[in-house]
This record gives sequence, structure tokens and C-alpha cells, in this order.
Amino acid sequence: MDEKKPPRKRDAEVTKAKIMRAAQTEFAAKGFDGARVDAIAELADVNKLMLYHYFGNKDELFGTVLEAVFSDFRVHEARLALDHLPADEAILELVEFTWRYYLKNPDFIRLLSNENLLEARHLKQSPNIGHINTHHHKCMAELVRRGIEEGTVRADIEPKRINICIAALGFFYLINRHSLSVTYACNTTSPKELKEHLAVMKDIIARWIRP
Amino acid sequence: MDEKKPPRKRDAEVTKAKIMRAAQTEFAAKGFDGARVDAIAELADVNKLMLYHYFGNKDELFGTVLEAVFSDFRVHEARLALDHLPADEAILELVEFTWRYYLKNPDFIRLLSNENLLEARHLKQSPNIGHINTHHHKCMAELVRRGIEEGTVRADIEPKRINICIAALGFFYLINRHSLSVTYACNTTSPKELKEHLAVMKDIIARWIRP
DNA sequence: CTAATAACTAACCGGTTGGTTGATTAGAGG
DNA sequence: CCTCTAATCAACCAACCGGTTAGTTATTAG
Repeated sequence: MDEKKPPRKRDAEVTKAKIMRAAQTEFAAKGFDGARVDAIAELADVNKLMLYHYFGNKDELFGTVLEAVFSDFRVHEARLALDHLPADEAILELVEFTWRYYLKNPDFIRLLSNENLLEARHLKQSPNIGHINTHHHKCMAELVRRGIEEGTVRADIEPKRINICIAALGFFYLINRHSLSVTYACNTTSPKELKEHLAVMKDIIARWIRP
Repeated sequence: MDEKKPPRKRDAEVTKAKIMRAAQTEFAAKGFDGARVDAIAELADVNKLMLYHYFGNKDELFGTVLEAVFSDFRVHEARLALDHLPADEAILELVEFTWRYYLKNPDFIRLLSNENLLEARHLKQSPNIGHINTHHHKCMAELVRRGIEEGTVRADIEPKRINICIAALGFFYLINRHSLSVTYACNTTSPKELKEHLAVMKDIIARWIRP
């Protein structure tokens, strides 16, 4: 797997990677039904057949992209060094990480939002999705356990719900910022508003988990 | 406007209503790009041209449906009798109302989620959207004002943010329940889980707004 | 009754879409 | 140098899709 890689004009891995990148961009921008296979091929600078050759069809390509993007999120989350922090502070650190990741990776929330409108039909077929999330589950469970021990976290909240609510507060704000801007006649995407929303999220979670 | 209505075989209002209902169903089920104009016409049991005759094109039809659905949400919200409740309890009543409305009207959250993936391009063109939301804004502003007076609500939270976070906690959970079920290997839509999430939302908001 | 108009219809159109065919070529192993 | 396989391509296709044309019928005002 790790042998020498002489530069090849025909390189399956490079072609696959180009298709994945182009597909991520197109799917995130236009949604599954709005995305055009021809547009992906052109953006990837690859013949359209390559896309069917390596990924089967439009659905499988979407599923592969989604899994990759989801996995990347969890990989970054797993890299956080939370052990040296008090558990309650570590949870707030997770709030901040999640928020920053969403902000830096707008494709992620758009692809996931799209997938949910499709009732997660691609994720449901992914055999890796369980493994991708194992650390995510263990991490919060351990933080809550330690937080109870340290006396800074309530014992009557399921770890799962903390994860969901952290995601909810950040994800909803960013994915719906366009209609929020219209509804509340403000610029939800200005640095000031973004900063304030992060502060609000941390405040909400902090007060919620406190015993 | 309110003259006698003899039963007509050709009735513009009935036809428009049939198209609106069919369009709401199709757009909510398939999304804007996934929805088919022919399917809407067939579901409405109406010739396709009627749809272009009364609504212009697919985009305008979507915009009209979205505005109607959004308006209905605000109309129901405005009907709540909150004046006789203490302000903090009234806010929790709003949490419960929002949750129940989302649950009863799955089309609403799907259409709105779709619209946001389209960057709210239809809502941005609606001249009525401001008027539709006026009561919504005034209602929470008044509750917070009264809550501060009654000593049950913090003075350092903008009313707008309470509305946004109430929406966030409920909307995210329901619209993303399919990927949440996969991620957390549970049935997010079971009556038990739904009931527990409502309790969690109320707990979160209650602790957040308390001085 | 009649003319004007609003409600409605069938058939059609040009461009697009996901997916395929059949052939060509570069590179690795022997 | 030769062969076999995997990588690549141009051209193509049938179904579909949003939107239109040209014309018919019901309703009603006068």
C-alpha cells in the first residue's frame, strides 16, 4: 500500500480524488437532484465515464462523498485534546470546535442537510458509519462520566442528547442563516453575529449541564 | 370580494387551491429540484398549463407555497393565549407550541429546509414576509420585557436569540432525525424519544432564560 | 341572445439528463 | 519486445422536463 509512486499520466487514485472533490463541490452547491453529473465530470476535468467506472452511479457517488465528509468531521473531532481539561470545560470546547468546523466546512452542513431531506437513504447503506462515530460516542460518554465525578456535570442527562443539542444550536443557525436573515431582518453571517451566537451556545450548554 | 358563489364547473379559486395543495405535497416530498411540474399537475388533477397560468413558473409556485406555509405557522403562533401566563412559563409554552407545530406539519420544515439550501432565494423576493413575522417579533419582545419586570427572565438576552434557539432545538432534531437515527443507532421518531426531546428543550430554555 | 372573456385542454418542443457503447491507449509484468 | 489489463475517451441514446402554442368551451355582463 505504501510503495513508491512514480508519476503516472494514468493514475486511478488521482482521477478518483479529482472526481470526489468535484462531486463534493457540485453536490454541496446544487443538492443531489440539482447537481449534474456532466458538471461534475467537467469540473473534475475527467471524462464522464470515469465517474461511472469508479463510483457506479450518481447515488453511489453521493454516498461516497457524504461518508468521506462525515468521516473527516469525526477525525478532526477525535484529534481534540480534552483530557487535560475539566470535563465541563471540555464540553464547551466541543461546542466551540463543532461551531468552527461547521463554519470552515460549509459543504459538510449542506451535504448533510441534503441527505436528511433524502431521508438519509445513502447513509443508511453505509457499512462504515458505525465505526466512523465510535469515538464521538465514547468521547462524550467519558466526559459526562468524568464531569459527574468532578461534580461539574449533571447526572441526569444522556451524553447523546448533549451531542445532539450542540449540533442543533450550531447547525440550524448556519444552514438556515438565509431565512433567518430575512425573518429577523439582520445579517446573520456578519462576524459580530457569528461571534455572539457562539457565546450564546456556550452559555446555553454551560447552564444546561451544570448540576 | 364576498359575493354569492354559485357552484361552477370552472372555478379559478378551486383550481388554484388544488394546485397549491398538490405543489406543497410534491415540493415537500421531493424538494424543489426533485419535484416535477407534471407530477404536481397530475396530483392536482389539473392541466399543466393552469399552473403556469396562475403561478407563472415553477419558482414562483414554490415561492407562493412557501409563503403560505410560513404564514400559516405564524397565524397559529399568534393565536396562542400567553397573556394570562407568567412570562417565563409563556416562553416554555412557545417551545411546546413550536415543537407540536413542527410535528404536525412535516411539510413546513422540509419546505423551509429546502428553501435554505436554495439560499432563501424565494423568501427574499416575498414582499409579505416582513408583515408575516411582525407578531412573532412583538410577542417574544413583550414576553422578555414582562419577564424582566416579573424577575423571571434575564435582562441580557435578545428576544430574537430566544426565538432562534427554540427553533434550532426542535427544527434540527426533526429535520435531521434520519441521520441522527443512523449516527446514534436509535429510533429518534419513537413517541418516547420525541417526548423526551421536548422535555430536554424545555429544560434547556428554562435554565437559559432564568436570571 | 350575443359578444367578450376567463377557464381550460391536447399536443408539442427544444434542450437536458443519467447512463451506455464500442473502441483506443498507456503502463506493468514477463 | 510483446501481451494483458486497466485507464481513458468521443459519440451516442432514450427518457425526461420545464415551458409553450394554438385552439376549445363554459360563464357572464349587457
